[in-house]
Amino acid sequence: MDIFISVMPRFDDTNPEAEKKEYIDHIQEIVHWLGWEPYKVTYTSDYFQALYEHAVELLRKGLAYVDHQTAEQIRKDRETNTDSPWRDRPIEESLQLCEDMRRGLIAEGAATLRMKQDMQNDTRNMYDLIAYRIKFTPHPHAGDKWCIYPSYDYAHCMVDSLENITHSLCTLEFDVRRPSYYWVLVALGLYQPYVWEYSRLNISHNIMSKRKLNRLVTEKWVDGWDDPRLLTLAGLRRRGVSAAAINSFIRGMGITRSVNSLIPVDRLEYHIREELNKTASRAMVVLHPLKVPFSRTVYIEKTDFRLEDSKDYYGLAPGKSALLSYAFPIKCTEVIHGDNPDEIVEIRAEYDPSKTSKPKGVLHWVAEPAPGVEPLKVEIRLFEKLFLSENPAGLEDKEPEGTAWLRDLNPHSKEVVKGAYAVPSLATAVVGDKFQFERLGYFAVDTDSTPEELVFNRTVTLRDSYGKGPR
RNA sequence: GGUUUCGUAGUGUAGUGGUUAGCACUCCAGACUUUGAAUCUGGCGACCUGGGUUCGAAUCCCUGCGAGACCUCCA
Repeated sequence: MDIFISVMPRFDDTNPEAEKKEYIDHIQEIVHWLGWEPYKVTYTSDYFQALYEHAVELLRKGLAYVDHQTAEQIRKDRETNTDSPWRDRPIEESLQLCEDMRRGLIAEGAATLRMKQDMQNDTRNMYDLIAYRIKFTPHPHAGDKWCIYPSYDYAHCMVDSLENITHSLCTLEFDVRRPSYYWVLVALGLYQPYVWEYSRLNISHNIMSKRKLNRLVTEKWVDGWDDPRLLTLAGLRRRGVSAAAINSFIRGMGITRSVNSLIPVDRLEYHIREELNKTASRAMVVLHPLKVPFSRTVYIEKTDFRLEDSKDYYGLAPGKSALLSYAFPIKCTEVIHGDNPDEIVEIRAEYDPSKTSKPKGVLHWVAEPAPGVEPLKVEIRLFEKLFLSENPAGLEDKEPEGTAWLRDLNPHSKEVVKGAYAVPSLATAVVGDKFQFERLGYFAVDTDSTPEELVFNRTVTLRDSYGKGPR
């Protein structure tokens, strides 16, 4: 038996000051990129008229009133369970004032519409919550038709009901809002959906909170919402993570109310590797080239050579052989130092015919395309974990500004390698192309690439078992 | 302080009165290997604590301990 579910995401655009068209457009585009097509996308602002009519009905039932207290006065009264002095004003008076609010005849801050819930309730979330506030701000979606706007607590439940959904899904912090959610629906005799809360996805060594992300971006700690170090969908996409990997990652997790879950980033990396292993073309790139003049000059990785050999080391050393991948074995015969004896500018090597089977060290390499012609030069961007500790959001905060997590940022989370060499086949790579650079990891073409120079982001490293020694 | 939510292998979870407590990642071992990658085979590892109900409890009830959330004219 198959179960079919339709999902209707809604933009809760009740605050015109906080809504931005570019965010809305981006969210819709990135959800589409992820491969999900909602059954319908709606806006709370589509229901502004109905919401207002229901507010009038609440007033007629004597279940709402226009209040003139300041936010501070309201807060104080809530602390002492005290009714507003305007709570029991005549219905006709509140009706008239509500209409005046709607027509823009009352100044911002001079009145609110509050629901007559229960100032003596067990939970503060029932203390005559505000249903409407005055804001002389046009709405990005609804235009300038309104100067009063509904609150989350008034609008959310009602639009759920008006849309006739079965289940309303939201994150855990809304759990304590349930009493108010159902109070509104019961008061108006409207259909009541189920409400299910679930905990937010947290991934180690990073942050997922919108508030913190916003801060990282606006304060320029990162390079924007699509910085490849971020776990935003835009960031992951730019980094080279595919939608399939993300969906696979999400699919493997439970949806619970567990409050402290923290998924190790390893797990995301596992899914990214799994996907790219299947889909990425293989190519060879040398990040830090070491010159090996030969019949044709080749470049190997600096780290694939060292002066001292040892049993568990498979690369080149003086007098030692290794295999050039897809080519032939070579033996290092001479080391050429620079002015500084610690600096090695090139090594001399020769074909080694004795190395015929079971090579231990297989090295990637890039050759000059023609004698004396430099190989294709590319820029490589390497990323490490954005934060040093596992759960930066959970760091003890003793500062008023709450900056402990910012101080946990990894100063080495991004490294730019300028002088890498790539095989000629990569010259035609375009944004969207992904590769495994053999022995190095998975890489994707970045949007910063130009006709003169390609830029590759490292999406994820290969698994590294070097420290475990030879098998 | 009030209200409220959560607690199953290292990590994330499945389980809703009767299982050898399942899955995945991590970890360990072996095999294979022209990527110390990939692949294949095997393994280690858990029901926060105490009490109660019951023939029988991870599952129901209570106490304790621990960890969160909410308390904005933000959502």
